[in-house]
Amino acid sequence: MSLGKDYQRQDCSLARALEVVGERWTLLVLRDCLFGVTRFSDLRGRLDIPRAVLADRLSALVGAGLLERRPYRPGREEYLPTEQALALWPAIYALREWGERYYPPAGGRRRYFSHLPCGTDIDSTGRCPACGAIASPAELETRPGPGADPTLRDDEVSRALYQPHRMLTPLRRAAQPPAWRRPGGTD
Amino acid sequence: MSLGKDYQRQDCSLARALEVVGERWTLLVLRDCLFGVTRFSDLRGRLDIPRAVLADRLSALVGAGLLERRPYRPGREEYLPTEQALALWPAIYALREWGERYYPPAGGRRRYFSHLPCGTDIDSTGRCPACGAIASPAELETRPGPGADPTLRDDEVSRALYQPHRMLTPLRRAAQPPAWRRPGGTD
DNA sequence: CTCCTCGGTCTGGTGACTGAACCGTAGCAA
DNA sequence: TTGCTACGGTTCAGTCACCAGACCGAGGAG
Repeated sequence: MSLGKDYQRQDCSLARALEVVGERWTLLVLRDCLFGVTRFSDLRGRLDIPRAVLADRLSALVGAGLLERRPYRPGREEYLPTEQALALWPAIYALREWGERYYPPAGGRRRYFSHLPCGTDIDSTGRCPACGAIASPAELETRPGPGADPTLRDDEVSRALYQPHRMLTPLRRAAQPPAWRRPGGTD
Repeated sequence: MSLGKDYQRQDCSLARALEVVGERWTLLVLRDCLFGVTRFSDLRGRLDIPRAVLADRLSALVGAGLLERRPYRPGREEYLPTEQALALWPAIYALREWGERYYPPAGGRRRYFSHLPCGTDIDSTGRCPACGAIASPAELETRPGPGADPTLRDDEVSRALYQPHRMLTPLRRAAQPPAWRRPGGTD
């Protein structure tokens, strides 16, 4: 987290986990990576996070084995979640659900997640009511709910996420032409 | 978390949750409260947390409705988890399991949780294999596993938690006689 | 060549965390 | 009554993480 990021002498796996993902911004970065955000500038666009902090978090996550860094073009890097990051999904989802329950937006749920093989929305425990399995992010499609507020963010990636989107699929194609070339719309 | 604890302009329940429980130490404090630790000094004994920070976290959690503060003796306060704090158990457990999986201690699991009505250990998703229900902390007993390291902590509460213990039941009786009066042993 | 995007690094300022000292209340013993 | 202890904090100086903004080098595009 901050200032002495570790929790020494804690005989506890929770403390160990928080040493890796407990710092400010880290879970939000990972959430976006699971959504399919891969680039430094896109993460910057969606999270109002200082550049230096984002660079620090990304390199820490690469070092911890949660993200893999690779160039998508010479000199341009992207960050892809590893299996260890995917395994964090139940924890991220559980925290989400808790926030959704105790701090609900006015209009209803902010976001839904549906299990693609079954076409059913997963329940508050992350389970698919149709097949009974705990859904992996690879099998999930996310879409905004009535409580989402599209006026909050106007970056390209956030606009794309106000449409249904399969998780883990990059929101940008590699080697995408610059923005002024694309006719408009999202991705 | 720290320095600008909020995540403004984040249209996301995860960010909202992290504004409440994302700061350093907060989840560890709540974990201990769910274990049955209720007192300022006992939390201090188990977490090497500065007094000022613990006082700040506790009052923030009371203000957020996760803990209830009440005197157990004139001038002495204790903190009890509310239903909103109990609802955080799935998220805490999921993070624990992730830490246990990717940063396993040498000897095996650090801790087990068994579903008291069934007498069965819950699985990595927090579900009781016998009855199929997501276990609530009120129905769980925790006991140390082979990976636990009793030499790390020597405070009274930690020693008590190296024995099987039903969650949410206070590890201290109210109005307990001072230590020199008790014959010995843990609580 | 110039201009632009991208993915950073650097810097000064702010504020959260740290460790240690201090403090008021209450209970107990003599 | 005095003295001692446990408890639940508060205060304070120092340190370090975070913040905002400036800067920078590599690689295309025109």
